[in-house]
Amino acid sequence: MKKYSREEARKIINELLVEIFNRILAIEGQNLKDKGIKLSMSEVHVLEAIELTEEPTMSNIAKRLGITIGSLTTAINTLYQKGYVLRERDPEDRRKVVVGLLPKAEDVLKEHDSFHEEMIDSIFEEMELEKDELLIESLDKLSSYFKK
Amino acid sequence: MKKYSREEARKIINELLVEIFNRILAIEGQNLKDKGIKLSMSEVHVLEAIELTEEPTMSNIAKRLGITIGSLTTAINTLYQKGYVLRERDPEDRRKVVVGLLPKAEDVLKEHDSFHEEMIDSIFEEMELEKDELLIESLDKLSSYFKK
DNA sequence: TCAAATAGTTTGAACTTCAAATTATATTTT
DNA sequence: AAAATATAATTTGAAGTTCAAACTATTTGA
Repeated sequence: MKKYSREEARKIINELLVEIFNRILAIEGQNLKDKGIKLSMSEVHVLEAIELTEEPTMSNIAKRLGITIGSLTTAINTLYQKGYVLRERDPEDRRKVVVGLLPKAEDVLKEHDSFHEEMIDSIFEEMELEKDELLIESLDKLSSYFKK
Repeated sequence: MKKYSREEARKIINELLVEIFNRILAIEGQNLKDKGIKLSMSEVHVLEAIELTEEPTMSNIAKRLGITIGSLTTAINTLYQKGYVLRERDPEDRRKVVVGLLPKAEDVLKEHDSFHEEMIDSIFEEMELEKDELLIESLDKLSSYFKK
């Protein structure tokens, strides 16, 4: 197996961060366009965060996304305008606003998910990653590391 | 070893894409702030691209960054104002503009590089990634895959 | 009760990016 | 060589994302 120096490791991770990550986002964005979905990737990320957040209040969603609540408010405003989400005050605590996904949003997420699924399949096939289990395990660790 | 389903693999990669990379970018941005460097991450990426591009003309740099030449022009305008880069017409082909890094920019890149180095070291140490060679190999393949 | 804490929204500003129009230079065609 | 075309970059106007700070509404705690 090829031996990687720390220097090369740094270079590869740097590449992933500044080039590959942006490229994947661009590909995903193009896919949305092709499918006639008029949403930016940030908007899709907001929808994903709503779906994945246990109690989807403004604060909780913003925290998950790593943006301020104010930023999220403007994002939700446009998603509401476009008919992707609904928002209502929590009757238990009327300071809170609970955000929900409308069917239109579920469709987009399903579409986006299956695109992701295909992308990952094609990565594993074309990369001839025999050790893909180990890759996923490593990525999982990487992911956990940064979540702490 | 834990067995990962394709579903879990997708979830982990998705997490990396939408959460972890943004978090790393935020951490790097914070580091710049802490060091008193008044540049955004996008500006640092432009500097990196200039450094890494063989013939650093506007077109070549923009291509590497995956942005339009117009966008790069505005980015270079402010970097020039701030004293990080110089720009001059190519005497061979006066349509071209060649961009160069000033010492101030080299310093920032050095700073940023060493931060990266430390981050990677700490990842490998704290994650107890015995199989880090394989992780890097896999990331390398991943990176190559998306560069095609 | 009333002060402090919490949850969201609004506003104004900065930054990033793009598309389209424009300028300048180089290359190709006639 | 002149005209047309292609290439390289800049400018302009608009849209999207984000933040910080000021503000409103509601709840909690002393």
